[in-house]
Amino acid sequence: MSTELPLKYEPQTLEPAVTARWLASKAFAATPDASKKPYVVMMPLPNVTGALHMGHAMDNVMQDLLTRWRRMRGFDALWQAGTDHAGIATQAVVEKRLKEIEGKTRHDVGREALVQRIHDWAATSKKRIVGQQQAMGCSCDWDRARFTMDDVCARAVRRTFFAMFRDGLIFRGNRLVNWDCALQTAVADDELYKATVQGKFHYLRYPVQGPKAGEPTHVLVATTRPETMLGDTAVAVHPDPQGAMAATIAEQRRKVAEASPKEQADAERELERLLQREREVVPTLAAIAAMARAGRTLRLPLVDREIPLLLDEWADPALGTGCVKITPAHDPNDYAVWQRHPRIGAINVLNEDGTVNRHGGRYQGLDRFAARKQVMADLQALGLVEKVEDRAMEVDHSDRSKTIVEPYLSKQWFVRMADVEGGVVMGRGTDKEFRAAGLAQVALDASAGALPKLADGTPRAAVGFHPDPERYRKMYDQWLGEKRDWCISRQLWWGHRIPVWRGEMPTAALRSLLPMLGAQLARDDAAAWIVLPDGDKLAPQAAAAALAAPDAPASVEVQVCFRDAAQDQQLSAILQGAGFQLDPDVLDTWFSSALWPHSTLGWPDPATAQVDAGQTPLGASGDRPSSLQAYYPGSCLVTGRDIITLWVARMVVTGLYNLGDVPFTDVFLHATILDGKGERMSKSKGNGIDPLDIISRYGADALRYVVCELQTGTQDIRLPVQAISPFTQPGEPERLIDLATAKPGPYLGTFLDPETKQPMDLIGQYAKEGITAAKATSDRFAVGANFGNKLFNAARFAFLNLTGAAFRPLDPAQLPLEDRWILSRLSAAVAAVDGHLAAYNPSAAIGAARDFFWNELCDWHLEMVKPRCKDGADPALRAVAEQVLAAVLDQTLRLLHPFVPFLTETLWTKLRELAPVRGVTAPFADGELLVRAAWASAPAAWRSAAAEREVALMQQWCVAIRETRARYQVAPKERLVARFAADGELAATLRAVAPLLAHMAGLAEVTIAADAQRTKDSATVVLGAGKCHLLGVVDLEKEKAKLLKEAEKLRGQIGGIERKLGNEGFVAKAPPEVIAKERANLAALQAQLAGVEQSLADLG
RNA sequence: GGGCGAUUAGCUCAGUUGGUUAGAGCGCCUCCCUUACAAGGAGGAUGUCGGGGGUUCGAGUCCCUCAUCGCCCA
Repeated sequence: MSTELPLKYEPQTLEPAVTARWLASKAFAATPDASKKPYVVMMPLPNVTGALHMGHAMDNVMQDLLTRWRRMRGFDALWQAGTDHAGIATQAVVEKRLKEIEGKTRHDVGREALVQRIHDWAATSKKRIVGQQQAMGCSCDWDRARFTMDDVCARAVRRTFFAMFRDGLIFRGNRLVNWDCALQTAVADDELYKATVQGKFHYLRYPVQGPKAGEPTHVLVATTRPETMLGDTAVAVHPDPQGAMAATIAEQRRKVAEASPKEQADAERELERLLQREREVVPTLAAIAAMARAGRTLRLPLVDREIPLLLDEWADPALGTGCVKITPAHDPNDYAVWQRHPRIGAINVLNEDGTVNRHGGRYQGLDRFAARKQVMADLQALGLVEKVEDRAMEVDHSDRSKTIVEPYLSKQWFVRMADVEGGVVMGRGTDKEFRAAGLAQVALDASAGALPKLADGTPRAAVGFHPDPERYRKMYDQWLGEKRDWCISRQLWWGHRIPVWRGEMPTAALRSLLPMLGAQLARDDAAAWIVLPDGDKLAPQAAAAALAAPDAPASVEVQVCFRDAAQDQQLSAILQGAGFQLDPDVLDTWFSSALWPHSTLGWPDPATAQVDAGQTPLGASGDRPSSLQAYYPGSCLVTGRDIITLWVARMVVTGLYNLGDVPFTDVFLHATILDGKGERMSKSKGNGIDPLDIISRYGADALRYVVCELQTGTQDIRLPVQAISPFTQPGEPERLIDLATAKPGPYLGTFLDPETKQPMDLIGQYAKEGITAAKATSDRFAVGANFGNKLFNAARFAFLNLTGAAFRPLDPAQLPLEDRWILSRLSAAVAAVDGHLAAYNPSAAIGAARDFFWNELCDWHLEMVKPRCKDGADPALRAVAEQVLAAVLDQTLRLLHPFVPFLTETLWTKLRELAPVRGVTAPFADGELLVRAAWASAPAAWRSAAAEREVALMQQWCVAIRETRARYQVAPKERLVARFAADGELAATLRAVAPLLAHMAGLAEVTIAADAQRTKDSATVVLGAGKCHLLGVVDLEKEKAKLLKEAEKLRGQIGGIERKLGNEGFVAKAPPEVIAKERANLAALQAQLAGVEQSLADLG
């Protein structure tokens, strides 16, 4: 069938057709093949919460670029696609809609129904995301797409949890979390935002228990949240108030001395304040410190509890009252104080919904804000309020519910990241098994290349970061180095439920049960722990003896976990009968994401992995290995640097833990996309761009081209964003409004159209408020569309000339100069692109490809070859021109394919029709689809230094002549007579290139002679040791002025080099080759200057 | 507060181990619709490399310092 190429480049019609062909032929499928090297990229799974934005576009294009490149280079390439259930984010979205549309809460519909609704939402969302990715040209193996909640992933989550639980790496403990009282769940730090709130600073007096003569009767503390005093367990004072104050004052004196004039006044005021404090407050603090040292206590008002005075450096004598009330259950700093002084204990005074609990005495049941008022009123009545000040405060809010979060001490599940006595077995049961100090440490070892060797002595793979290895490794190491426990529980309904049955049992009852349970718990598909009230854990085997001790607690908690989900079903009745309950919490989303590189491949057992209908089975078949064998460990992880800690490190941990090997060897960290103001793009700010909007306007190839060009290796990328004004009248030209300078509108995400002053909505959420929606775009992508247009037209030109292209073996050395040259440049370009891609520099790679295609192939080769393709040209020369043209176009399409796959695939089809066999010395390997064709390979033997030198010289003369033509405004069509004055090698080269030069520079007649003379009316071009007189173009004055300017410039350059060579230090110390280079430069410039001066003299 | 990074043409960015008088794309100016491409071609102008100090024969590049901005952690 013959494909008709349209006359114009229209990505909008061309791209969907290509997508359809790729999908229909399953061109992206990976097939385990022991004879091919695998290349595996695991997609950073997008959330099913919403749609993809430019950040995802960057991430996806980078992955596709690497995947397509490797696939064409003969690797068995797997790009694993999928989506993440994104626990809290997705549940919050669905709950919000439930409230808006039906006016119901999650409690109204119940756990099961809510989860079903979220599943429905996720299904819609997944479809949209896959649609976006396919429109961008993502070459993922769609038949392997996974979802973190599907059966395959769920089994991996279950197995991992079970193994870690059995190994004692997962435990339940007390921890201060950010508590969202509205959603009633803990939220992670990255789900918080700060907002300024008008609050009050309350100064409270706590009575001293039995004050002695001369001692203060009260200790003054200050707080913004007075209701937390109900949970105070101590008051802290600095152990050395005088010393600490003196140090602060000395520091402030130094600041005053060094302050810039504008800071001076503030610095002095602060010093004054400190000095006053030193006189007025510090003596009292010293007295209190002495009391603390003596073990004195305070009486906590309202709840009437005796609490100790503590010595702790957290209490800064320069701040507040100098004494700090300590509420470990509701403040992170106080929590840290508790860790240093465990005897004070912690008292949680809030319920999950933010009301005061039973520890709050008569305040029980009051909301935290109502309790605040009541506590203050009661303290006021007791005369214990010193004063109240207004104060603006930065307070953490939950991004999901937009309410103030409370620091909250609660029981949470953790993975122990720190080292474990006796170590941790990694890759248990595999042939890569080894023992590591702990989970964080093993990931540190992976980045340091310090993992133990495999049993056969080969080194285990390490994890390296690109393109800036040291910088990102530092980030990774720093975070892991803290070895902080990983909180994995979330109080949500959407997610993998924590598979632990918990029950509180009287110790006596448990002891009688132990012999019977023991047999059950020895099974390898069940694990249990007995948890004492202080949090210590006992293995069931060890429990009998410990619980028989006289000081054994009256009751303990028993935790049981089964290896397989089916066991929960089977045993649920028995367990519930015995007083056990399945923990209601779900796992942190990152727990399932951390398993992504192996859960997707069917771990722990690909043969029995329950893939969806129509999906690729994961088990081994015939002599094909299983997907897990073939694709683990993988190759490269492509992501932004913001999730090195959240995700990358955790994948390394679980990969090593479950399989004894790292999940990938390379981590490619690409830039973050910012808007024109340098702010991170986000949908909610209205500065985000939907990749589909760019695709519909400029095409996916244009999107990809520009995204590749933007990825240079530096930190961040600014991409100025414009709104398309929705207020233009029909017939009026489109108006783009720069959002970096546009005034903000009435709501976040709205802007004012500067022309009409009307607000427009960039996030599509203010239809109800009557604000017109507007689309965002960026004209930066026009560059990509222009490239597509150029490629389309260059190919069209070639196609018009491929009238009867046939293949016959050619000897590259015997080809015409322009053919030898373009093959040589092609060879260089392929090497350059390969080098840049290997170095993770897509910008340089696409730059090299572009420079070859545009500046060499289009600007020079196609132009040079035109005479050979004209009617009446020598048929033999024409045939060679066509064959070389077809060969070069073939290789160029291969070279450009990973960057702009749609257009190259389209042109490939047409090229194969017109020139079924393409090659130079031998036919190239062919393939129906370019996506699966072999990568560009221009042999190094095609390199020709001579051809490059000759054409470079021709180009220099051509540009110089064109410049002169432009200066004298010679009409483009006018063909000039040129007399070259040159001899020796230069003359020989000029003779060789004369026909090309004449064609390219618009010369009618070229003569070359050592003694060529100028005519009065000729302009003279001087280049190196040669001269070119262009006859009949000049008036003398202009020519003189030009030559004088040129001589001036040359003298400047010569002077610079002479000074350098005259510098004794330079001649003595610089390397000889540098000096030689300078001398050669000097000689060349001097020769040129002589030529210019000669010409000036000739003019008279 | 601690750490990491950035600052180069009007804009967005390159600039390898220090070595001609610093580059690209876009934008700007001049000329050209030359049958592949005006989404194009030919030519041109544009920089105190954030400021200040230092090391060196030589600094955009190395060191110190200040300023501004960004990111991560507390």
